[in-house]
Amino acid sequence: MPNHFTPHAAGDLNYLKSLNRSTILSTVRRYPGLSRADIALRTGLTKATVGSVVNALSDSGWLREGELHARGGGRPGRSLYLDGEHHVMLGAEVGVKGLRVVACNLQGELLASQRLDDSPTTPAQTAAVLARLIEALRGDPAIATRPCLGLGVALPGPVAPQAPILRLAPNLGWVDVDFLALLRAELDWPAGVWLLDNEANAAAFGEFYFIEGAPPESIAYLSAGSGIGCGVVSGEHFPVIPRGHQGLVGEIGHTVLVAEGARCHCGNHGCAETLVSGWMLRESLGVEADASLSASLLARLDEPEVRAALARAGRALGLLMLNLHHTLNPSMLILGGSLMRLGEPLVAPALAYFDAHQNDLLRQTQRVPVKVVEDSTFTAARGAAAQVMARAAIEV
Amino acid sequence: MPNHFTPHAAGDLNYLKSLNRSTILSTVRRYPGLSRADIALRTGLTKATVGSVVNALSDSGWLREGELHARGGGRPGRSLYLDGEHHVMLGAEVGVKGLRVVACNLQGELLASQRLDDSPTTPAQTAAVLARLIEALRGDPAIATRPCLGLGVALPGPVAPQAPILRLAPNLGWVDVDFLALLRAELDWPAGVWLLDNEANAAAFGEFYFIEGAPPESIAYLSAGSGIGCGVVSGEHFPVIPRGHQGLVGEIGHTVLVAEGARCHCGNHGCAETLVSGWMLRESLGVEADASLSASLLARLDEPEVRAALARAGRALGLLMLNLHHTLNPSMLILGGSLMRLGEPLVAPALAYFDAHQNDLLRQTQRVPVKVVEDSTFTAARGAAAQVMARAAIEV
DNA sequence: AGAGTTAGTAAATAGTATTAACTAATGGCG
DNA sequence: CGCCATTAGTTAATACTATTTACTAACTCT
Repeated sequence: MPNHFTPHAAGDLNYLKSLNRSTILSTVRRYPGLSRADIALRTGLTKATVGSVVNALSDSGWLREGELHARGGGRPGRSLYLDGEHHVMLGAEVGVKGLRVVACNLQGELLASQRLDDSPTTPAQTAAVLARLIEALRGDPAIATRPCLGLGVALPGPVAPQAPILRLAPNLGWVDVDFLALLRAELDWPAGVWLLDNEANAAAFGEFYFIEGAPPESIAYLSAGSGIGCGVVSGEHFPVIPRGHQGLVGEIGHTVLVAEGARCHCGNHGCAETLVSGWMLRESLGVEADASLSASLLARLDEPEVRAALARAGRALGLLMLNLHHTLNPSMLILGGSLMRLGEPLVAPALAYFDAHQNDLLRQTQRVPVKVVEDSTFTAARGAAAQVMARAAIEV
Repeated sequence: MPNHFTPHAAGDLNYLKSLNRSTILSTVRRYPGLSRADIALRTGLTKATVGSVVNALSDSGWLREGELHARGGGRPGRSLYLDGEHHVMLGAEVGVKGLRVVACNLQGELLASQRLDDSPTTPAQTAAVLARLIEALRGDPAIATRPCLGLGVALPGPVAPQAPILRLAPNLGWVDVDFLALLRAELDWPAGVWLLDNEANAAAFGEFYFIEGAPPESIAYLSAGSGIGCGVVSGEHFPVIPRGHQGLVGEIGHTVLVAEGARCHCGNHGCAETLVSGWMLRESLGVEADASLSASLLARLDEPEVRAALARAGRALGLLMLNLHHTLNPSMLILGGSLMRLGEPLVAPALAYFDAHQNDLLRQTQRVPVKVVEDSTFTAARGAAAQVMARAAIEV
């Protein structure tokens, strides 16, 4: 079933070709420096197939050949790498506290970026401002001359799985917005792939996509900012984000942790966000609405009240991490989002709680690794760019 | 990445053939009575391809041709159906309270079944007893002459995603059991596909696989018995069960609903199973360990204490259902497991709680349908058989 | 320098779905 | 009744895929 996330539904020889091309490209992404022969061994394709596909990908600027490397006797193989000098992908994030735009090469390296720390207003105005940022980025001499694979946009709310439309962004007050259409109206642009996704999903995708070597079975990116979201990704060569019926997979901020607990802005009571989230800390600690939360709180870390509040929130975060393991069961957990800037006072209690409450099932196996991303300013935007690359690799 | 759930990893022409054959088979399963031309239209394959594949499937006993049906002018098409008269699949369930074995035809109809209501003891003894049941079933004249596609076994605990091995069945006291190997030792059998899976996953798969017409995007089967488990399935033609790193996707019985709550047998505190589960009701209401829980309680429904306990458990179940929607977000929810026999005193509070606590995001869209399976005696076994069929359809 | 080994390419081959042309079967209409 | 238009299904030719096989290229070791 083709939709805007998974373009085609199999069947003909084109599909097979595309599948193999994409597999080969992905093998080089995961294992840079492999030779044609190595790729053939790894993918199960024959030398001949790999050779012809690799040569075509070299010609079109996706791969470049590197140095020779001999292994034992015999003719040395020629190392292959993703070509970081040709194509670029653009990624953008509309966050509660500002706009971010990045340009990446095929290796996931940031070539240029733009940011604007004003809170977005209406969808249309935001699209106009974002379009100017994107144009500024495209004007950058480092990327102006390069062919662009497309643009991915990350938004702070669930996106409909059937159409690229934002359903609801509670922290922006947006409902059912066709943001790509608004952007298209502002950007007169030939362009290839246009994608829209949830911020946590995009971030998760990017973190997973550019992992070198054999990736974990799956990762969950827990995004703690104004709200709490979570994106899951799995699939070595073709990373997939489970989305569910309404795109709510990973909306763990609104799982209920306290039956009949404090009222949440979602209309329910006792949600995780009432225990840990930017807006909850803002309300309970009395930070002015337009001030940067993390900056304000970082300045007040010597107040016992603040430290206690962060520790409480941290323990709730640890509990969320535990529940995540029994429902989505990722093999790696990444903590990101603006709250991570608060550092140890929030993170240490979370990790401690997580460690202390492993049950027998989890204790039986190796502890799931947790990675903390302190500065996730461009993580979601870069992830959106990664999604563009993944799509383009299939369609090319 | 091939593993014991997803056999092959794409690449060659065989794969393409297998993919299309399986797609066509699945189209007939979802939409019985279509003609070759209808299938071509639906799948995007050409008439020629569909024709040759359908004829091959007819020859091998997977499809049968039915009546002609004219639509407007022109030559009438010949209806196609899965052939219920040839192949059979076997499915088995090892439950806390007994063994179940079924034989199904390709349409998911139960041709024969066997049950034994003794609690299993050791893995080896259980395998021996189960083997006798299976042999008895194979001896049944209704199925003895038919070709058998294989055997699927459902167990009450998580199964390792990389190998068909049971990790842990707390309610049986089993750890790291290679149950298929034990069975193979008891059953001298040529046989095709052998599969092992978690009980909730198997049940979910079966419920989803045999849905006629366009299926929901995904379903979650919430299995409430001695413990609480949940299986998720999605994918119209190729249903997939997300499993996660350790096969714990859907282990929602051990999500924590009460921080620092009552001690759970998993080693943690405040798990969902401490609020709703067979073993918790058994303990709190003082039912003897070897008596049938539902029977004992059904006889005591006039006691206010029992009704109150069931209502409390029901509300916890409703809360679990809500949290499920914000993490796995299925488009349909099926309630099954032995506790469902308790009926309205448990189910009504659950549904009421679920209805009353929908948040804005869920309220925005159509209410997710909930289906209650009162008698799920053979649901998991039949689901295991369905998994055999799905696998065989790819491999044939 | 030559044998042995591995990398990569080229031409021939087998297998896939598609295309285009055909036959088959029905309803509608004169 | 007979003809035509229409749709279903089959067949043979075609285009494209990956594989097989045979080859050339390039290096190490002796």
